[in-house]
Amino acid sequence: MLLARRASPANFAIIYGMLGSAEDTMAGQFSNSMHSENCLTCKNRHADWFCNLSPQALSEYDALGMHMVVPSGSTLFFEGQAPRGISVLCAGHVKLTTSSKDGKTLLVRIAKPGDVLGLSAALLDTPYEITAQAIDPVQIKSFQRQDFLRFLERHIEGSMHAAKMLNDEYRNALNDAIRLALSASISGRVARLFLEMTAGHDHPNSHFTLSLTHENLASMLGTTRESVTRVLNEMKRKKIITIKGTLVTILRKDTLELLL
Amino acid sequence: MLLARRASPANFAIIYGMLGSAEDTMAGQFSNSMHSENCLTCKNRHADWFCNLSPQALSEYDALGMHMVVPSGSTLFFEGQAPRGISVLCAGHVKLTTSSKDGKTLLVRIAKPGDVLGLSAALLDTPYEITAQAIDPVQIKSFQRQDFLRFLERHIEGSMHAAKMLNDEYRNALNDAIRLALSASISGRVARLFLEMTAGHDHPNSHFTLSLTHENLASMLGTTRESVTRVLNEMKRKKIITIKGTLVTILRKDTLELLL
DNA sequence: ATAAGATTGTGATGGTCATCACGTCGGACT
DNA sequence: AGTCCGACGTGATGACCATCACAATCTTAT
Repeated sequence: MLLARRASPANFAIIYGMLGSAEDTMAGQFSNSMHSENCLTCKNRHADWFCNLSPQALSEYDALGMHMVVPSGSTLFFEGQAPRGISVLCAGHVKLTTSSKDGKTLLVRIAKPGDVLGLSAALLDTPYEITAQAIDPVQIKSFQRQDFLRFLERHIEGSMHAAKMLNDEYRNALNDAIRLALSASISGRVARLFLEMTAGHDHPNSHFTLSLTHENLASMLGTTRESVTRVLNEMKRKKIITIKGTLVTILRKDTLELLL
Repeated sequence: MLLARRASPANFAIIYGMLGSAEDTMAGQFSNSMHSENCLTCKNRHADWFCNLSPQALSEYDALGMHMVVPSGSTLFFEGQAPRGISVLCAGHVKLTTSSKDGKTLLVRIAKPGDVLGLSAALLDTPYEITAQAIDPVQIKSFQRQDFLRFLERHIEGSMHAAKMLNDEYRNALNDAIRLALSASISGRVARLFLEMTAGHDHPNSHFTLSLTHENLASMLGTTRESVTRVLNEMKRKKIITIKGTLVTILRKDTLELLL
């Protein structure tokens, strides 16, 4: 099994065992995943990932960062913490959330491979605005804040990619705000979310996989678990959608659009 | 009176008279405002504005863009339009909104001098995500999309500034989403907004100017004009805040924080 | 000064949804 | 098999707020 090189002293050591839940299941869980410790030979790199760089830049990038593996359930960083570094997600998914003091949580988004974590906090050098928790076994390439910023300053392609990433984050956050503000009813918010999911280039048309619990959905929609359950069942009852496992199919897109 | 050089053919001509309301009042309304047509000699430039550039970059920047003046009330661009260019705001304020088909509107933010308008749409080359309407007489420096992008690619300081601007937009949108999602009650959202306003570096402590109508506030808070009126009066009645004209004073910050 | 329009104030009413409470289901581990 | 635990389903109730309707101010134009 591929094990990550150790993190730079004190910088990322914290992330191991933060939640303590999954350490004992680490052995073997990466055994058959396709991944590489070397960005130059990495097969997973994709056109619109941050790490899609020219050979020279890529080799500097590779040398600068630390390859790491994080078990599912671990928290990479918490809202409010001082920024410790920047990570580019190579594999796995990370849940990004913010919470209020009374325990309510907003699920901001699920980060996918290619995304950059902690970019905003690092640029502003202010505390993390969100909490990042691995929901799969995750591989990341980690950088010291200053290393990463200097890399951006040296490589225009890097800073253009960073701008693209920030732009994506902006659009996503704006979408969240729009969904919450412009659809007063819960069914409207669900409809909007589902239409966004199909608009995204997942499946060609009217179905997509939704691996979120009702609790998670509620937390994206600013509502409660019970209300999500009710709305979803109502939609199924009215044959607007069907749900089989994690696969959601939209049967009547026009009806969904009426709910906005 | 300083008049803008004419816009490049067909590109910005549209913005004049879009709303048709203010053209006849243009004469004289800028007569005593401090501004310059030349970025190199412009006294208004500020450290964290986009146009805070090194002398070489600045002179290229100045040559590349078109200085323009837009009357209050005009719309610079509409949500859904193909991006026509990028503008850096030199003076005045611009209201940024999105709307749903049924007329509900989300006030995303009020752009201030130094902000870049249309950056996200230009980077992605997708339709504007928001509508931009001048609420003051506004001066802008306008660029063709390609010119601006090439400028960014040539000048690392430019792309770093662009990243900073996008980051600000991201943080702002995220804040909007948080306000809407984590504070269920209207009073909670008002409280959150007011605490944000004081946290911002306006006045040192517990008061700030609020030049928004109740209608505008409602549109930032995802609620109605009437509810805003009621909550504001309730807060005044309970001596949590006072409002004199546009000046809001927070009397009991702790009580506001309880409402979140 | 007066009219016209925008903004703010306020009551009444009905619907939507948060909350609480509990029941059901299905997978994981022993 | 049985237990445990997280996820899902569902009813009852009351609070909060959107909506409608209209009155009272405050602004601006002519």
